[in-house]
Amino acid sequence: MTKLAVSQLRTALLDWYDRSGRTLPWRLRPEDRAKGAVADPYAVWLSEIMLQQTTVPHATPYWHRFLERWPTVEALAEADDDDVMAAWAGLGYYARARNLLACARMVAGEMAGRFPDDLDTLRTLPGIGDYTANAIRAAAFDKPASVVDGNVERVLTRLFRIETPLPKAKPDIRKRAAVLADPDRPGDYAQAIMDLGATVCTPRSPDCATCPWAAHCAAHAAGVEIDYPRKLVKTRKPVRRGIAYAVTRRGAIWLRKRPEKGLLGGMMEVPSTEWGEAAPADAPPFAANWQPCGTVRHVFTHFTLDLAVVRAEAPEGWQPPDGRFVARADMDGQALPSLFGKVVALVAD
DNA sequence: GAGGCGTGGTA
DNA sequence: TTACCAAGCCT
Repeated sequence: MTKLAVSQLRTALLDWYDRSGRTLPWRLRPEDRAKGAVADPYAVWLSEIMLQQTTVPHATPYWHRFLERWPTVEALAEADDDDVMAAWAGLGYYARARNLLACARMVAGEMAGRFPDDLDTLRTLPGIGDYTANAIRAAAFDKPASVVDGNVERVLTRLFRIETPLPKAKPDIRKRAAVLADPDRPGDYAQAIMDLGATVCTPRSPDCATCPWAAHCAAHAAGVEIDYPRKLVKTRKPVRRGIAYAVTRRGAIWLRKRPEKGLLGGMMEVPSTEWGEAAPADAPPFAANWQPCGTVRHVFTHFTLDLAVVRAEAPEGWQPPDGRFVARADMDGQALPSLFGKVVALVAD
């Protein structure tokens, strides 16, 4: 790219962004930034972790609740693990919540409560990778950075009509993104290029008529926008099956904690058989007349789960080997993933 | 570096 | 229903 082309692209994008009026609660508006307002790195970091592979409408209420309950990184660092996991329940990718706490404790402890502003130090913190480090540097500190997320990948593979499929094209995309990034307005530029991907250069129906880069876009010139980015074809996800045993006692249900690592790590569960592609072998916690309640279908990233739910009232004197009985009214305070929320909902009172 | 890791919305 | 998608990180 020539210097002139880079300059034209930056100007067109930032003009579009300044006029767009789009605001997100964790972002500084350009006019406020121009007036000297500064961002709260804690609030920015929190938003970036929550937004990893998560839509803005889904993450937004969680962000407000977390900020109200734990207003500072010190407050979050002192929180109980179980409270944080319960507050994260329903947001998915639960390793993010465990890393969130670990990161908060590192920042509150050895970093004296201040988030670092250099990429190398940011990258050492748990849950912060290449994208998030650059996003924090740009949004929280307004320092030169180059954010490359799914939006930017889509915009740039179309702009330059990059034929290499993802993820192989990432190094090339990163180089081009770094050339384009505006060192004079890093925070606004980062927000602008992501907004462009989120609102104009969308996957299925890009609105090229309003795009500030349409005149420069190689894919648009050929009318093949939605063919980019190129991607490797994915394999079909398998179906796994299991049986969940809902043990009730006077309306309460037996819940226990899952192992800290792996799928739904550290979250609560209704006990079940193993989940496999073969029909599950029945393995109830005690002999009883188990009543079928129906089947829950739940889709994970790499497999679909069909979980048959059966229910029995616990015999007098029977005690769960781990976990405890939780009343329906107390389910909201539990770290209960959506899957088991569906299971509990199937178990009639 | 390829696969594990949630959830809810949309076509 | 099925497939794909959403501001990725970690191992």
